[in-house]
Amino acid sequence: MSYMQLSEQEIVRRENLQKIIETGVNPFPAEMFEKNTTSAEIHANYDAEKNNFQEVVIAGRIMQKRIMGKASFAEILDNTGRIQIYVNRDEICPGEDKTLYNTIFKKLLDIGDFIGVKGYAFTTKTGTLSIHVSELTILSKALRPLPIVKTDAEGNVHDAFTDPEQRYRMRYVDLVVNPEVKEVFRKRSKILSSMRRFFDDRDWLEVETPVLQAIHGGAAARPFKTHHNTLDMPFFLRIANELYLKRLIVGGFEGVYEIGKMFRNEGMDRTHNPEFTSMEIYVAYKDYIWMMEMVEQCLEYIAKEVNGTTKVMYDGNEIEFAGPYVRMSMYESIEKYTGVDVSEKSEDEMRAFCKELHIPVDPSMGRGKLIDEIFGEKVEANLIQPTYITDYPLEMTPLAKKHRSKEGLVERFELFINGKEIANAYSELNDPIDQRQRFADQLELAKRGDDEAMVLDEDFLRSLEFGMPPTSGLGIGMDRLTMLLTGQHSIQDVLFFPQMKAEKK
RNA sequence: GAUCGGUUAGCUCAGCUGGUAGAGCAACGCCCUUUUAAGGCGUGGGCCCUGGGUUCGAGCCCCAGACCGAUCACCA
Repeated sequence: MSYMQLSEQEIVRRENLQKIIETGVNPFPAEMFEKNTTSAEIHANYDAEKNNFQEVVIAGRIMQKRIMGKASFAEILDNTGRIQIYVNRDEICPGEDKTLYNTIFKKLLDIGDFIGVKGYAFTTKTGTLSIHVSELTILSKALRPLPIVKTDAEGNVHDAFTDPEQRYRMRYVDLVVNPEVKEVFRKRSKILSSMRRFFDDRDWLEVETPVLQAIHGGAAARPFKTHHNTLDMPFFLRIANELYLKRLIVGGFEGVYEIGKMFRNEGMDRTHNPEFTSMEIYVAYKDYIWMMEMVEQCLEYIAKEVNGTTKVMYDGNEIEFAGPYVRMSMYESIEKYTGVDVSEKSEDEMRAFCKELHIPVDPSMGRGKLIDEIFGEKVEANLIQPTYITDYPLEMTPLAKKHRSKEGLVERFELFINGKEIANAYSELNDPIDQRQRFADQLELAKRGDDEAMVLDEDFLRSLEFGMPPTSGLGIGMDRLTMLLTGQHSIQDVLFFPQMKAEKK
């Protein structure tokens, strides 16, 4: 970048940097700066009576400067929040040389620069807790102006940094300038850590399985393709890790889970990012009914850990995460919202019913897919409070065990909250002969034109042939769960760096 | 992928039927020792997303494109 392309403000900051160097001060010092407290700690615990915090050392970014001559106020922002500092010329420059105050602090330090200060806490005439500064150290210089959001007395907002494109592309600026963004990501971290704690307390093992897979099994989605040079073979970025986790159950672990990125080469919108975080867990000797209770306990625990309550306001609805959740079979849910019992309908009758409901159909759709279409169109959006939909048609679910008593169905549930799928679980299919047949059925669907049909994984079948205990498995979309628990409406707002097109120039 | 909307100063946004490009905040200069949107006075700052076209003249009109957003489609 040439000097000519810099904005006026960038040029000024580079000149200020140079002038600081010329006064003999290093604007990017190498040595550590030892803080002894934080802005939040002082705010929480300062007590004028006790006269505490008389030797504080803090560091952060300058967010505002109010210069008044021989004394000034500024605000600095650390990881915990803002605090005001009071800088008096003759206190930071006790001798004849007033350069540090007159030149460096007043003129050469800009909003966005990192400084460290030593001093004591006090309250100003107007009652604002501040740090009376005795020593001031430059820790790092900012060369670009930071848009600091301010609200004036009439409530007008100045300098808001709101353009979604800019916020996502320059998340580092967004995080500095919009404090509520940090809070969302702190909660995201807490959701992940509390979920791990919940599982770890039950002695289930966190594991890692391959991201690069030769066969993209375990789900139906278009994958990203890549290539390994030394092996000279194509690989896919995983669309799911289900088949690997089940191999570990075959191997003798009785509870394994993985929290990790999945990659799907498909459309992007408010609820889809090409890479997203999923949690999958498999527990041996359990079934999907047990799993429903586990999920209720787990989500209740996480909600409490993250928000201190099991209730969350979202889209004007108060969602209650404490169980038990409503349970409804897929057929029951369709009957409830269309008034029609479809459980006995043949594929042709189902297709006719779809037309009656004005749902578009095509010949590649089997009976299961048609049911799914009706469900998606008529039922899904109504499921605001956490609701389990159970017992799915067999042909849509090639990895789940046949229902213990209901013909043509599998033991599966999905959890819906606020009209969106949050979790998906099965009593896992562990009969290798049945599993092979299901893969074969998928192949038939693919021949009919269903491009979402699942791919056969011969090694996975081999593992089942060695024997897998009865197992229940669950997947949760962590990004969508985070959206719910943090009140966000776009997946981009719960990802630090959402995928975007390349920036021009 | 389709439709609609957006793109103008560091940030947020005005800009009429086409006629020398504006505001607030930020920046710069001077004044000011407890302010808090500090204040007062003054100053500078623009490939108006890109490329074509119409016109005496385009930020504005037309065509093509880029990027972002919303809705839909797709994505169990």
